[in-house]
Amino acid sequence: MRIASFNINGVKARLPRLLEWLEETRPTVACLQEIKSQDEGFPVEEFEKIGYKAIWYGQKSFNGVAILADGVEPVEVQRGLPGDPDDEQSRYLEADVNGVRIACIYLPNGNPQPGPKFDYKLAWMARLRARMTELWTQEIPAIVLGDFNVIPEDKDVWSPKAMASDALMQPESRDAYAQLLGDGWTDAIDTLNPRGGVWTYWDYQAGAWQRDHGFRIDHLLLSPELADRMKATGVDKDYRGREKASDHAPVWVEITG
DNA sequence: ATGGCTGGGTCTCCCAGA
Repeated sequence: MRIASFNINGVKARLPRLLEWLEETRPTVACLQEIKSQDEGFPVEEFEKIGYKAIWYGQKSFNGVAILADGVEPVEVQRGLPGDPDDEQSRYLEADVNGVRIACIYLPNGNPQPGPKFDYKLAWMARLRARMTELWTQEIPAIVLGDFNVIPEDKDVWSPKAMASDALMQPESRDAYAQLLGDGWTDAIDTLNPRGGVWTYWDYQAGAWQRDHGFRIDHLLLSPELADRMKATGVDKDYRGREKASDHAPVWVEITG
């Protein structure tokens, strides 16, 4: 099965591009971030027409996540990241599909830093680690995937110098991400591309796509039960170059079974 | 040089993104 993630930057503005990607690459599971849609505006019928069932957790204007599955309804397990009852941002959705636990995340950007948005990012990452520890102890095949908004290492960015002050690559952000790997989660793309140089995001501005000024912030973290089944991983890079593209490209991992 | 695009909503400007 193929499990994919795509920060689409607006599900309505991106719908033709999204449907095209689903039909052309046919992922078994597709996690979406930044749907930028309220629950009642989510175009579920368009996905059902091409054979995908979906659950989604929307919000007005910003954020919003969804899980699509080919031919089966995702069984929702958790809506919203536990640990802060005052957190109203739609950034976390968890479901079971074909015996695999899928956690779709849109981790806070954190800019500008320092400041309250960066504090929120770090607090969110601490809550994420707690949730992932819960998944770990259940010993189920699990994958936590989505837009982590963290550049893990210097090899994951076109210019560490240009991005030095960005929240995406502050030591605190990197340490929090490294803790997840230290806990035993497998970064699929990094494991199969250890020398780096793989990008998943290119800014709309300053000709970043044309100059290949990108970085890697969309990640796939596998539990040991799934890491043992990993066959291949990739970035559907060419979708970034099409008309009305998202600023992210889809990422995916292929596992046996 | 702190700009440069893009989507959504309060809608010809502002906010947020990364």
